[in-house]
Amino acid sequence: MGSKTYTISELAKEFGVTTRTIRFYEEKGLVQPLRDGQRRLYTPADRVRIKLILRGKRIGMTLQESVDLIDMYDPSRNNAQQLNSLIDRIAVRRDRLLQQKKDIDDMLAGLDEVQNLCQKALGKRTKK
Amino acid sequence: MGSKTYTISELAKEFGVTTRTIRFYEEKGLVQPLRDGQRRLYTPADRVRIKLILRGKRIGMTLQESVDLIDMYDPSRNNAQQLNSLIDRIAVRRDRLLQQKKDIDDMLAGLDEVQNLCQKALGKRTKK
DNA sequence: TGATTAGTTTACGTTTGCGTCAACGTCATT
DNA sequence: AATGACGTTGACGCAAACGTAAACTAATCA
Repeated sequence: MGSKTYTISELAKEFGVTTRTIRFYEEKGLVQPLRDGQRRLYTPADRVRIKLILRGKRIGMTLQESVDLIDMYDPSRNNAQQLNSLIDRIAVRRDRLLQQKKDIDDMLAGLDEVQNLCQKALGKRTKK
Repeated sequence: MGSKTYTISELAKEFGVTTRTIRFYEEKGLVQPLRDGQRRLYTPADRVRIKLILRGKRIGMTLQESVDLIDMYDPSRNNAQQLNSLIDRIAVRRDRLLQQKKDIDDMLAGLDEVQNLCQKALGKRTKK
């Protein structure tokens, strides 16, 4: 029943990063792959973890921020104290994400404008 | 008719950054404020430029990327060659922004889930 | 058996984006 | 004249996120 594992270069290729990057994440304690002797073996869970880290990176989160976010999903802490603090942290995250979304929408609107200007200038009127 | 100008600390305060940050942007050629003797004077255009740079930063763009984006707005190049290349670059940017937006939506959905779990665990059922 | 192809550790190098002094100038008060 | 608020130019420091090269191992292919 040995569930599927991945080699480092499989994952590197899939995610478009170098193996150095993935090893770096391990140095920083962001993932802890199994070992087959010396070689690293990544479980599907490791794979998802890396995927989420890279997703965070795409919108400008630091590696640590991504990990903090991922750890929020962990149901292991069920203390009421901590649940409340978790809810607060979620609210903070949500606000940031909404601001980022707004920033993106503003930029997209700007790009639309510029593109229209370009196309006008090129005489390629957009079909109405 | 001398149009309004801003001091460095006015802008720093408005944008929630240090004056060091703004001077750094100048070192890097991202803004070029006027001078009153030794002191920097920022025009409304400079102010907007800084604002846009910081907007870019919030979604993980490098300073240079932000500037590149800002420069797209500049209508100074009207050569057809360059307009076409500009349109291409806009398409690339747009794709990235859309991906980022998707990333954000995924994260928001994740946060919602976790929050619901938390509230259930706390017995605070969300009002239906 | 030699060559090639992944993988490994160790370690120093690099870029980005500022922080943090140091040492000094310029006004406006007091 | 002194104090304080605000400004200036260096110059060094630093954390993050890898790049890159060196030197080695282990398995595989021809």
